[in-house]
Amino acid sequence: MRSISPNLSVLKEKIAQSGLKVTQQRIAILKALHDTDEHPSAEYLYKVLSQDNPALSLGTIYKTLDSLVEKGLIRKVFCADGIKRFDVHTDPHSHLYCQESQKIIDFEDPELESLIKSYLSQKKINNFEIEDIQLQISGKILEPGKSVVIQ
Amino acid sequence: MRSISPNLSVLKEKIAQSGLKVTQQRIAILKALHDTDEHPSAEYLYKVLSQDNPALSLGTIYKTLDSLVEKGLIRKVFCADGIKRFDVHTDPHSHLYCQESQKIIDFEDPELESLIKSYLSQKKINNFEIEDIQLQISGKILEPGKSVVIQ
DNA sequence: TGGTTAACGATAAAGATTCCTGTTTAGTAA
DNA sequence: TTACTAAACAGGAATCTTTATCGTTAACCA
Repeated sequence: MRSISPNLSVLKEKIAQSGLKVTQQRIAILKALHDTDEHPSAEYLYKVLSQDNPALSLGTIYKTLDSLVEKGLIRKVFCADGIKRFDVHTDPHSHLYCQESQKIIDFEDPELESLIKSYLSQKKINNFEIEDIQLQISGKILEPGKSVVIQ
Repeated sequence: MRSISPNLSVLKEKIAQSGLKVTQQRIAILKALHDTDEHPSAEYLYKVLSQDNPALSLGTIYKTLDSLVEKGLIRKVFCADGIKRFDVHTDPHSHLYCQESQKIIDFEDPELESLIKSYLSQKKINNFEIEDIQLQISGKILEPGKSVVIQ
């Protein structure tokens, strides 16, 4: 689920509003995150961005990703492969995980979320304050070439 | 949620039934996984087990964890910190993630699971076959000293 | 009890992330 | 526009995490 990427001035505005300096590197990284429906690792971004910007440093990517997470412009993705992955999609949503291709697909369903939230609110979890709920749906993409469509 | 640890003969039986050789290392690692309510990384297991078994190799722990996952005796835990973690609790269940202490707490709720499953079954997800559903509940442990109890 | 082979220990190598330092650049105010 | 300052960056070293290699050991079976 890749929504239409915001243009550069919107990205710059987002970065500025977060209190971070608007640098070329941050713009490029945030743009790259918007331009893919993958859930990129630092290494992925480095490979993609190095082509147009050979001077870009891998350390900068790691630091930038941390900053963007801290400011709430992106979020970390939960996964099982021991690699840090990021998601530019910050609205509450869940993920489909393909066990075979390791692909992670966004899955947004406000109705399901409110269903779960209302169920949990009547349940008592002592000594824990819930901030966010996400669903992991593990399984298989049946035809890897084709896209996964949720109706 | 740590259930009562099975005794050694049960652990040996589990390993044997999976088709793996029943070695001292595998027994020790599987026992350590049962004896904690953490969701251990390889490093954690190495530190704990090295005390009684100084010859145990870190590589053996990694290989054993992979084998146990492959045979279905343990499972990988989804997390956001870029470290592989494992869970001996293979029944369907979810996790509470404490954002501050990074603790992961098991959360079992069959009623919630069937609620989600029945919701998703009426929803159509084309080209994807669901195998497992887990919930990630992120938040904060309010009083870190005390335990989190679900009622 | 001995033979066979998977598993192990030790260590090297690879992969992922963080840290460090001198240089550059964005934001600010003159 | 220019100069100043602090934050950010590039490059590379260091650290942490995981995997691979290979000679040795031990579990399993006849």
